Amino acid sequence: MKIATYNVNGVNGRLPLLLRWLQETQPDIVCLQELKAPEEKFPEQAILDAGYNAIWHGQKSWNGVAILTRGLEIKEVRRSLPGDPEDLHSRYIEAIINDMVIGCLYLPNGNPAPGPKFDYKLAWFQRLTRHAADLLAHDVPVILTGDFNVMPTELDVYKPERWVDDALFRPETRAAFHTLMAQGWTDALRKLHPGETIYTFWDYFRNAYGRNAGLRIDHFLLSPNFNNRLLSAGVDRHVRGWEKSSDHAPVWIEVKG
DNA sequence: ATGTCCTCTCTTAGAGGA
Repeated sequence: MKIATYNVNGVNGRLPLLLRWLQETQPDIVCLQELKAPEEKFPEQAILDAGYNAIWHGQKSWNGVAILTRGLEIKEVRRSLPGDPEDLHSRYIEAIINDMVIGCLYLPNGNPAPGPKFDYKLAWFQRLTRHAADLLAHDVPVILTGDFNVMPTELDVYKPERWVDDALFRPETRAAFHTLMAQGWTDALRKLHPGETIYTFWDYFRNAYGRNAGLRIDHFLLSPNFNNRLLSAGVDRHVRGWEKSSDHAPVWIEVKG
């Protein structure tokens, strides 16, 4: 079974490219982030025509997350992270699919840091970490995936010294990621490709893709009861080179069952 | 500081976010 995550940066503006990638790689489950579309403007019919069921949580202009499956039943569990009823950003959606919990997330960017946006990022991270602990308390396999807006280590940044003051790489952010991982989660791509340079995002600025000035910020976290089922993992980096691409590339894993 | 691209509006230019 192939599971993918893709920050599309606008699901409608990116629709032809999204459909092309779905057709080309045919993942069984897809988590999307940054729909940048309100609930009623999600391109449901085009997704259905491409052979996918979907649930989504939209929002005007910003954020927005969705989960797609190729024929698998989707049982929605929640469409927000617990812990702050005042937080109205569409950044989390969770479903049970094929006896797995799939959490699709778009963690706040947090820039500029320090500041209220960075505070929001860290608070959101804390809520995610609490919820993640709750998920681990059950017996079911869990995948947390999406745009974490964190480079976990220096290996995940083309030029670490340039990013130390950025919200995606500040010590507080990396510490928050580390705290989450200490619950026992496996970073699937890093587990299968230790020491390898892997990027999932290249800025639109300054020909970042052409220079391979990338970041690894889209992740797959697997619960401990998942480990022996992980078969392979990778980045469809060529998609970033397509015309009118998102600034992210799709990331995927293959698991047994 | 800048670069680019997306979406929305007090809309065809500029703001905000990333």
